[in-house]
Amino acid sequence: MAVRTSCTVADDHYKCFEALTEEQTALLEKKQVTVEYNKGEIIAKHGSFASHVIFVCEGLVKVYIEHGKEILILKIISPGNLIGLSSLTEGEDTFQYSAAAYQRSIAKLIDITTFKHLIRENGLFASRVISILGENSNQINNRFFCLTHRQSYGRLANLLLCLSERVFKSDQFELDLTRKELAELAGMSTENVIRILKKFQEDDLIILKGKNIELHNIDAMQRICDLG
Amino acid sequence: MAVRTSCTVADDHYKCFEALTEEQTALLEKKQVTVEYNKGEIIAKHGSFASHVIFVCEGLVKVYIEHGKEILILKIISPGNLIGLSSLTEGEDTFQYSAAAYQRSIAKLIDITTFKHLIRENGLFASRVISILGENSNQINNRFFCLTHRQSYGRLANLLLCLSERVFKSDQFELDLTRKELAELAGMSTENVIRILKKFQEDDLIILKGKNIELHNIDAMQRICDLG
DNA sequence: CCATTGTATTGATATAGATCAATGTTTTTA
DNA sequence: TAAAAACATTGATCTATATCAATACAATGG
Repeated sequence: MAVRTSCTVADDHYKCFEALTEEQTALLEKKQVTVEYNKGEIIAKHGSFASHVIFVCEGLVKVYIEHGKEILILKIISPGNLIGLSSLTEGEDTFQYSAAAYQRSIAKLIDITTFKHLIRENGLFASRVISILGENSNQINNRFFCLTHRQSYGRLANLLLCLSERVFKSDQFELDLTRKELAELAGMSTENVIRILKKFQEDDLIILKGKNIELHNIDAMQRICDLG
Repeated sequence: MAVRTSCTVADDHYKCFEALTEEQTALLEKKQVTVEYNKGEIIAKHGSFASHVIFVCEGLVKVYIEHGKEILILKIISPGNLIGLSSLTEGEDTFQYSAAAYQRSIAKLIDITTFKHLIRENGLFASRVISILGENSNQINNRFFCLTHRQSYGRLANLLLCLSERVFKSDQFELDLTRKELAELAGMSTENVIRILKKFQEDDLIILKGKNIELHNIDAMQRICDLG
């Protein structure tokens, strides 16, 4: 089986809300606020009180855990997805990870008590939420495997494929992430990212023009991702 | 914040069943079978059809993902815990990981259709299941962090603490895992495990007597786990 | 628009930990 | 109980990748 690209989840979390009745939808809308975040701003802080779950409407967000100065990015969240579902766990009233905006983003903060209430009340909604949690854990497991069992070339190939297929949905994209951010995502040093990107370009796998990256040979990239 | 030991989850998944009515409990009991597994036997196979979720009654089980010859152990499952909840996801009818018995184990295989049905029908049960999924993902995230951000001494210290605190619940335990299995769990080579255990013994952190391991200085071990 | 700060690049060096190889020890099995 | 297989241990070597250092470039703000 091919190692699937693993930096993000499918962007269909919003579908869980389709399970709600009109009345429940109205209730939920009363119990949420919409907030705009600038580039770099913290949306949720690991360890702080989790009074809400977060629905990303616009922008791009990273979800990560931090212990002191060390951070591990768990995933990138695109519009249409939820953050903070693991705080639905009984007795777990704090965020188990942080979230920060890569770029200007808009999110809805949904009251967690109401959210929990709807889970109890609406079985279909509950099972949709369970679906999302299952998907999330599959994504994390894939990423876990990739970061622990692939060497740097494979990890960076995986990341580029994931950004292309799942985040930007194009072979060519304007990458407004710094080399340092790419390094964090691929779990390696900034210098290593630069050297590998250079090698990819020399081997005609990608075309780099400033912040613009074009994947020029997806099959070869996929092979590096699977084997390297 | 201290890095928590991360090789397993709390063994209280069984509590979700307390949310069921008598009638629902009776239904569930009709829709499950009890199976005994010998040491080394496969309980669930990554990619195979997931017709059931697994409740571990006795023994010790490893849950892992495999891609070809490479494997990554996600967690150890003690009695009282569920395996395979991520197959509750809609459209995901195969196991997303494998499970195998470390030692003779007994498990109940619960029909997944019935399980899904109960989620729809019983909101409290659904929210308990959501709690478990949230707990699982927190455990995986901790383990993910440990394996990617700690060096070998820290990873092995973390594993020993986890086995002691969470699995065997004693400072001293008969470890019927081979060095190779310890190595898989700590994400390193067998030789490295041996060398580090030897070093721990020289430094009076542990006492090794054959398969018996005694943690002799938990505080120091915790420090290695947090920093190394 | 110059100064400061953050980002990118390149090369040199250091090292944790894998891999390889050889040998001893325990467990299984025939 | 002897032979075979699996496991444990030790030492020597190799390598991927981090880290350090130095310079160039870009962006930002007073």
